[in-house]
Amino acid sequence: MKKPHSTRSNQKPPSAKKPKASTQEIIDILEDMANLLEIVGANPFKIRAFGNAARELDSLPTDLPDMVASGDLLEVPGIGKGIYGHIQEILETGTFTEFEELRNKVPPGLLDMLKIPGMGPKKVKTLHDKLGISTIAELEQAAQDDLISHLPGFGQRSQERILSGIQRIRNYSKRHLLSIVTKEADTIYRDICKHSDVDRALIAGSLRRSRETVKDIDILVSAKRPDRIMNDFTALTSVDSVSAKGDTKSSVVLKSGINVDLRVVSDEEFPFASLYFTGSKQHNTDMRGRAKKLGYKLNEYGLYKNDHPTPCKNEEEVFRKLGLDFIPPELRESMGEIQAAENHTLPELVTQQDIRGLFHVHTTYSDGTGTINDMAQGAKKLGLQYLGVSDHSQTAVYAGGLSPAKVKEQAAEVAAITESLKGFTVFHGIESDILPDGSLDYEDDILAMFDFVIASVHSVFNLSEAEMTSRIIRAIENPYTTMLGHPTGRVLLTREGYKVYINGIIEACAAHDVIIEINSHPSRLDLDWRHLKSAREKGVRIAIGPDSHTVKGMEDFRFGVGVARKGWLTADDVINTYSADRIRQLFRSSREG
DNA sequence: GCCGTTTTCGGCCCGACTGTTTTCAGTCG
Repeated sequence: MKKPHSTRSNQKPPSAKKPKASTQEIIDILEDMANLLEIVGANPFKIRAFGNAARELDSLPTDLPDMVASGDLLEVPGIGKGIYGHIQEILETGTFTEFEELRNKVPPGLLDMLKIPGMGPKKVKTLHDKLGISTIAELEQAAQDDLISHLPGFGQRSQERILSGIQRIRNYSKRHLLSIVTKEADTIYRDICKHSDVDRALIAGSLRRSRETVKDIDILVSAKRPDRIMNDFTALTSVDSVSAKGDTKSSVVLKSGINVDLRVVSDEEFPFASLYFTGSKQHNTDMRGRAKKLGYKLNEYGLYKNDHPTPCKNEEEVFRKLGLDFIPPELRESMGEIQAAENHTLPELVTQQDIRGLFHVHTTYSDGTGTINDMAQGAKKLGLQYLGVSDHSQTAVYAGGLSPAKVKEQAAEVAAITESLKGFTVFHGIESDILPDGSLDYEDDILAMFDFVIASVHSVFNLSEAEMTSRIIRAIENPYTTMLGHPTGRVLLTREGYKVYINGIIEACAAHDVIIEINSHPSRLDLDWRHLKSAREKGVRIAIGPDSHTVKGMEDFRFGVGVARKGWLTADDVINTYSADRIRQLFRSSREG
């Protein structure tokens, strides 16, 4: 039974007391807890419980402090009374007692050592007990001094692996942008598909699920002669080193530092393996649980009833056997997709082909490299019917923000280009800075000239959550604001977003009919997919904006479509699927409303 | 630590690969 949500004005941040840790920090603490427990040799199921809880928090649909306050967090699978209590304590104090006690017992360097490939808790413990090693630097020295190869369970090879592993974690961070990994994966995929022994091939893993950052590339192949594929795969020119090579599984590191796992199965196993290796882990667990309930057993090799295999030609058939509609890979995040597939209420997700136009591109008027005409021509080549240009506003001097005079000049040029490009429309917009007090960056008479206004925060990030939230809500309330640009300001793998109460922002957008952008620049992908489902449920419209400063950059809208799909959005939720006429009406009515 | 239509105790996924062994422990996903 769910406890009732507390009601609250969207003007107010979630709790009177400021939480002492962000959701990400809580996830990190729980993961560290799992690692510490491993090193001290705790009950493996307790270790897994902390790991599972951290993973659950990572795909939470709403703000964590809210869920703790309402008690809804206890409804999340994998979060029981114990961990719920720990999370409460972390929110109040920044840590929790049991974690601190354990941390005092284990030298901090041991946790770092776990990050070295091939190093697990047992080996770390052996090295610490036998040689007193407690940092990566000490480990490196010991390996160089040939102290490790003589330890029981270690040898010359493991010593070398430790040294190369240390080098590797120094050179490369553990996650990569989806855009970069996609490019690498596409190349390898093409090479593999050319192989005459390959029946079916698929890029699986988090890449197939369109996760915003990706740890490695998982490629699945069905073939009759796995050995020949393994040989050719490990010999690809993009491969830097081979970490493992077997009959059904090989791992390599590319020159770019990205890991690739290749698995080969028989064609009969392919549908089951593709489900398994696409994940997510939690989705797989849910699927296995459902299979079990129906008297089946599901694993990566097949679907069994009383140990008899149930053949399936493809993933669709596996879902069907389990009484489910097909679940698109992007939705396989354990966010209610199995329930919806059972009830036939999965949304029909927006596709790249549905997109008819883009908003949020920059031109030579501010800091873009293409003219309005270049960008329009580029969009036309992508098969689009309209483009919304939006250069920076006057406060953004560093980016060549437009003076009122420039705005007028640009308006005339936009009109002329639309006139010359028969059947293609250019909408004249602006990406207006949201000033620290929440006002927009021009007087009303200038704002009134634009077809649409994207309001974005570009400066003064270090406000409190309450201040930032009211600042942005004030901009949302401005009648000239059409869209909210990159709502959290995050830069993936580089900088956290500014502190903002995102549920309040979404509610304000719903109340004032303001569109929320999915900024599809590969480094942003903001608004995050985790919040889109609730935005959709509140009736907020979404726009995909590539935020591109080049003609080529417009192609990044595909990543925005991926985010939209992960957020359960249909074509009708995304205004880029509307005709130019419908867009014109929408912009007009939003101004009047 | 979590979970429960056989349940409040006793389960909790397990197979592939590597390296060090000479039949297996540790790691990984």
